[in-house]
Amino acid sequence: MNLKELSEKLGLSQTTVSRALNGYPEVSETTRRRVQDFARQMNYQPNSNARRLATGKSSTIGHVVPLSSHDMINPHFSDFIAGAGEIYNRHGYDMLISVVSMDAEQSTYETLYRNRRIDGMIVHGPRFDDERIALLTRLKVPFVVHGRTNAPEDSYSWVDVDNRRTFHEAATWLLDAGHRRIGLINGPEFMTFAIWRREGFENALRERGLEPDPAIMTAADMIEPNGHAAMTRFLEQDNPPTAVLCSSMLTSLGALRAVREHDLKPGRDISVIGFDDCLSFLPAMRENPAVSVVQSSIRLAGKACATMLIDQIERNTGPQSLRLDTRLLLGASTGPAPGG
Amino acid sequence: MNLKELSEKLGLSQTTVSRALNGYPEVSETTRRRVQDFARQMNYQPNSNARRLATGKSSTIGHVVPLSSHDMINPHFSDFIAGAGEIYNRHGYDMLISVVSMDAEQSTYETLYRNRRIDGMIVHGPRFDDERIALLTRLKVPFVVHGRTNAPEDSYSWVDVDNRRTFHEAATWLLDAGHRRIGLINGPEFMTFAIWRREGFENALRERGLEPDPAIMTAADMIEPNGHAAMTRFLEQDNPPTAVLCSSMLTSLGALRAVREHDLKPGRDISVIGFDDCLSFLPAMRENPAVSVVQSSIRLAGKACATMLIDQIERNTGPQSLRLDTRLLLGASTGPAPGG
DNA sequence: GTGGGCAGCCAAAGCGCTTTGACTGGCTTT
DNA sequence: AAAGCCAGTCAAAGCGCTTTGGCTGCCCAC
Repeated sequence: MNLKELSEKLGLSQTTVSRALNGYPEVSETTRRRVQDFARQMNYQPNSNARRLATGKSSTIGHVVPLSSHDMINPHFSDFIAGAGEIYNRHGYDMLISVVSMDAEQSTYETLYRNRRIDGMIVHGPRFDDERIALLTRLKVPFVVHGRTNAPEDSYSWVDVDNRRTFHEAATWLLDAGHRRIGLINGPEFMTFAIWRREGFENALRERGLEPDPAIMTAADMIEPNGHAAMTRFLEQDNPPTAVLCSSMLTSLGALRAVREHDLKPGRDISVIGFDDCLSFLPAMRENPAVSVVQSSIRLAGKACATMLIDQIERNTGPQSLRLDTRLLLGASTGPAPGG
Repeated sequence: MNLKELSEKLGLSQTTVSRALNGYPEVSETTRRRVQDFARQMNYQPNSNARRLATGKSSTIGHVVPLSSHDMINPHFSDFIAGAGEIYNRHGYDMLISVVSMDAEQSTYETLYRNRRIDGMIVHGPRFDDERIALLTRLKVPFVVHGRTNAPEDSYSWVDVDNRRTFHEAATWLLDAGHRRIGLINGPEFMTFAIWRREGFENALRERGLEPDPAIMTAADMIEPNGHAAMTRFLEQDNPPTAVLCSSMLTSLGALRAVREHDLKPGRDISVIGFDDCLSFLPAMRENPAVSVVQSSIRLAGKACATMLIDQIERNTGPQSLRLDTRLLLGASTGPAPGG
């Protein structure tokens, strides 16, 4: 069933039927009602491709997700799309996901847009001097970055947490608890968030007259085994840390595993704070705070990015931005410095 | 730059240019070369929507992901799409993801297809008497199920592991190790895989003359807190299990957390086996077997589903199926029955 | 020399929508 | 009564591709 047949059966022109169905005002209410009823009865579904061709809009948002060096998709991603997906549905947008290796990323962005397959994009995992921002700006693709890059903050749209402040705060909490030797298990430092987290961490130490020690600082993909490896290395040093800050829930789980393997008790012998993006499937800190975390909702970030992007596409608004809150939740894995 | 302009500048007809670019044989090699070079030089990108309208194919595969009762997307999902995405890229297909609440699922499938937005679908999380299989069959949408339902196995395409056998095997291993009281922390039992896992588990017990005890069996969303809650309940009973089988890596992590909280040592005081879908971001069992698992690659399943579906779409082949292997990896969390 | 075959190209007809611009006829305005 | 207006409708022109069904020449066979 297509528009032509539908309008013939109704004894109306395609124009009128199209307008009736799409809510244009030039149609009498009686006619509109009749058309809508009949369309529903016939189970008429407009051909999206024809509509997209005619309107020049694809009503689709693209997400390019690069595979990390571990050939993996960031596990936070599913939470992000749960949030974004909800908004897309509500506004009649499709979500197009393109999984590519990091080197094919640029061309994917360009092709998707020039092909008119998408109306806008979400940029994930912004990096330092990120070429994608320049590329998308040049192409005039509407886009929103989840995170920030080092380009001027008002030159593009973004949704982010204050990574520097957050890690500054967490480190300061540990310092206040008497810890003097604090380690950092960070994410890959070509990502801006990791850079800023380190800065926040280092600044906090320096403000207390401590010099960050590279021997107890690492940066790698945020997966459990990496947390475990890093913590193991820390603990086997001459002068192990009494507290460690992790950039992810996953690395903190690995770190805690290493702690247990050394027969140490988290929170007593060593404190661990993770960064929980509210992974909906991992320890619900809410009821049972096994681990201390800095918390922020990735799903909320997904919603915010989607809302912002759609606004930008439809109302052609300029760059917007949103800074999301984080909060420090202290669970069983943190405590005062031992012997402090 | 569109086909018309391009062909005008080349002094050729649209037909010829289109054919040259799409590899049809009716064009001389000289012309083809000239057209291709010029198109590249002009950075010509065909309008996908026009092409889709003209061909009637959308070159898009739909994934409808229902939000679970926890409003969450199954975390295995990101691994699955990493696998599927790779195949889609290679064959020029797009991946369309629709996140919907469970009750809107049916209509989403139908709309996506009748709208011609997709050429085929992947069905996730098949349930018992799954209406979606009937619906898609009726609509004549090509589809592949990740998992199986209770419909005849040759009546639709699927990629699955042998859940019954796998859990039978794992339980048998525990029985062989002397365990007589074995618990089960299962996934939601409206999903077929969970039903079959329970059956495999129960059969193994019965073959040894043991009756499964509902007091140490649960079924719920496979998230860490649920594993923790279940194990806690088990341990606080009069007659706690000496071994527990978990349907997921995540619940087994929660279970282990509960074990530790009771000052028991996994593998000595109580054995835990999880089901690891090779979550790329969780403990790499390979190098450091902290937990015992039954292993199968979700990513591989994603690849297999994608390949099968594309084959079905393009060659119009009938139902195919693939049974993936699992293997039992024994790590530190299992051992003989205490005092056995 | 005539006819057939074929490689190579083209014009034009879709694909199924949206949207522009024009046309009714009934109703108000002056 | 003439003029103007407006709500409601329509025909037709796109949107940018693919594909059908020719139409040329040129070469070869008989």
